[in-house]
Amino acid sequence: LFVSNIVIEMYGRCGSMVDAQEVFDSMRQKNLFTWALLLSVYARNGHLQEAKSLFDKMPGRNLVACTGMLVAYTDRSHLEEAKTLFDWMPERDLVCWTAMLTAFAENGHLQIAEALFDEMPERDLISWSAMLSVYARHGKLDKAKSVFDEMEERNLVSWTAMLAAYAQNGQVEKAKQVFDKMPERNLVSWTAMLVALAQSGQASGAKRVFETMDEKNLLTCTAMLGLLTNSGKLQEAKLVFDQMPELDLVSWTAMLSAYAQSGRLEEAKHIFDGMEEKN
RNA sequence: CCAGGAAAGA
Repeated sequence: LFVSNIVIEMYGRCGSMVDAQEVFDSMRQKNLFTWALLLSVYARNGHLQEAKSLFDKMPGRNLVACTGMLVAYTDRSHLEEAKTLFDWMPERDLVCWTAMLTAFAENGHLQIAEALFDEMPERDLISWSAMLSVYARHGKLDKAKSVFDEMEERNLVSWTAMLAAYAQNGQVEKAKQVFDKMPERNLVSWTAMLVALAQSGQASGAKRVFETMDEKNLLTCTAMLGLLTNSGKLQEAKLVFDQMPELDLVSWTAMLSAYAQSGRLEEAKHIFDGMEEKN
């Protein structure tokens, strides 16, 4: 049973919903983990309908299943349904409170998110970090900073959230200070720093950071790509683009619009035709 | 310990 559960999760991570469903169907015994896992597979891949019907069929709906469903709703911007589900839940814990908070914040309801944060019966490191990011996303840097200062413990994610807050709002110097003060850094923090430099036009600094990084992923490369296209360095951008380990909608679109905006329609068309997914 | 919430890219 445990092994099958792990296999379902594995397929889910690769986006192979059909395989995950197949394993699920072939299982003679299932536990709550099994159901919740398949639900999260559909939720993560944006298949709200499947998630919903699975949720309705579930033998027992616990907190985990409800929270998974709640997140599935918010990812597809069904805030009303998420809220209804939240209100209907017989029990709520930290995790679903935080999920609900994020849901409101992502749909532009800053005040409701704030109120939820105050109402929460308990808060942990994750809910504090969530609130920090909510303020950052709404451009409330001072509030984000005071949340950060009020936190009694911080980890890599909360430090990176603070760094990203400055990065997204064009405060390179502050971002640098945070970056230097952080006890540890990972790929995400490095990428956030890269974005801070790129956004303030410090191309050489950004390039240096990019070349220094020993680990890069799709997001890192897309950030670099954005810097190059924004400064009109199309050929360099194309080089990065061609060397990227994988491409997605965001990176394809970045390259496409770079060509489009500089009037290189044939190149743009070529990129467009090569896109594996379009929206 | 086999499941759910927070951080980076157009």
